[in-house]
Amino acid sequence: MSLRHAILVLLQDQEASGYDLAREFANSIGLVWNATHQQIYLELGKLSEQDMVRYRHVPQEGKPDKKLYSLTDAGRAELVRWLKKPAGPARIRDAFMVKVAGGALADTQLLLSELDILAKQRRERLATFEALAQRLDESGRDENVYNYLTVRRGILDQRAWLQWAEEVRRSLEHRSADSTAS
Amino acid sequence: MSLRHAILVLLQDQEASGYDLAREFANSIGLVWNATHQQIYLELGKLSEQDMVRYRHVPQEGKPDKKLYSLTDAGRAELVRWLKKPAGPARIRDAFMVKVAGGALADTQLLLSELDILAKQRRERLATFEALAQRLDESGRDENVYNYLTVRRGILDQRAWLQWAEEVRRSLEHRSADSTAS
DNA sequence: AAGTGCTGCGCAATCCGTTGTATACGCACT
DNA sequence: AGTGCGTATACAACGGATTGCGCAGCACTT
Repeated sequence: MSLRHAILVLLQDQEASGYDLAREFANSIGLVWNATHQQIYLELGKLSEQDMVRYRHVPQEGKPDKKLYSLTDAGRAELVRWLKKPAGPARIRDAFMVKVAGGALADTQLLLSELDILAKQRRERLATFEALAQRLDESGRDENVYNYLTVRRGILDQRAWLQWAEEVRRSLEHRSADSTAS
Repeated sequence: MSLRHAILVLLQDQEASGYDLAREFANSIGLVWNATHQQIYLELGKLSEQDMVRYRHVPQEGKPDKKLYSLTDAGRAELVRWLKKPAGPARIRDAFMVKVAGGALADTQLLLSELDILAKQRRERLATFEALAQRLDESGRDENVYNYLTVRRGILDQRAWLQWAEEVRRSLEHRSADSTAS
């Protein structure tokens, strides 16, 4: 259980609404930890019951009102406590990989077109991350080290995936050339 | 929900016991999809109720009896069906990354020592994967393409992580040098 | 005028996953 | 004799996560 802590980390720098957090989870942090809005609102509710966060109600014009959450001292203390204990191993769920592993039974053309779609998403993400990394690099490195490192992880991850995708493409195209030639 | 499918993929080539599967999940596939033995036994139970897999009871000497599971036609059909529909996006839970993102509040020395431990595990895994890739490459490439590609993913992933770890180390050591020098 | 999409919050049901506990035997080590 | 490890399976309880649904208003397009 540490969606809580991911939220606390995000709130550490700036106050944010549930909606803001959901967007961040879909982007930068999302590569490393993901959550849907329902989960986030639920967790924010629990956190504010436990006085780890507080919120102020912000009415808006043309948009629905929002709640801007920020850390309390107790929340910061909890975060510090959590940072001290060793993190568990990383867990992944990559359905596409499972499909490649079971590729012998799959339609190669289908796999290839799915690969294209995923590669496109990854390339877009890579571009976003690279732009972000440059911005962070230009505007003071030392203050943003931690954000910068997080983004770097995203960049290296996308690159590794894209490189792997190239290998997969070559192998699969090779195989499909074999079978269509027969 | 597709632990089911990961299991079906693994049973596609060879029959295996729950225990065997648990080991595979802890190693090769585990990088991409993880599960504990309880989860696996439970899922095998469901799968066999639904006639997706069957098992034969194998008594052993010196060891407990085991159940060797294999795919049924219905199981293979279900797998093919699943392979056709697009996979969802990959999900990750990497607590260490969250800690780095929240690094401003963390003890740098503690983060560094945790980094060491994780890097060591990754290096070991990398060695395992590289050995496995070589074996697959030597013993016929074309039959093992899918296994080979899966392992390649593991290799590229470990390398990307280790490269990132070096960047983190440099940044953190730089920071801790600053603070101890003051 | 209707449809689509974005901002924003939330409940309920169900399913997935983790953790704890249990059993059983053999082997090796202390 | 006791402890720990490896093989092998399984139940129960709890908490985390996904999916489905609902409300509400504004902006922009068709």
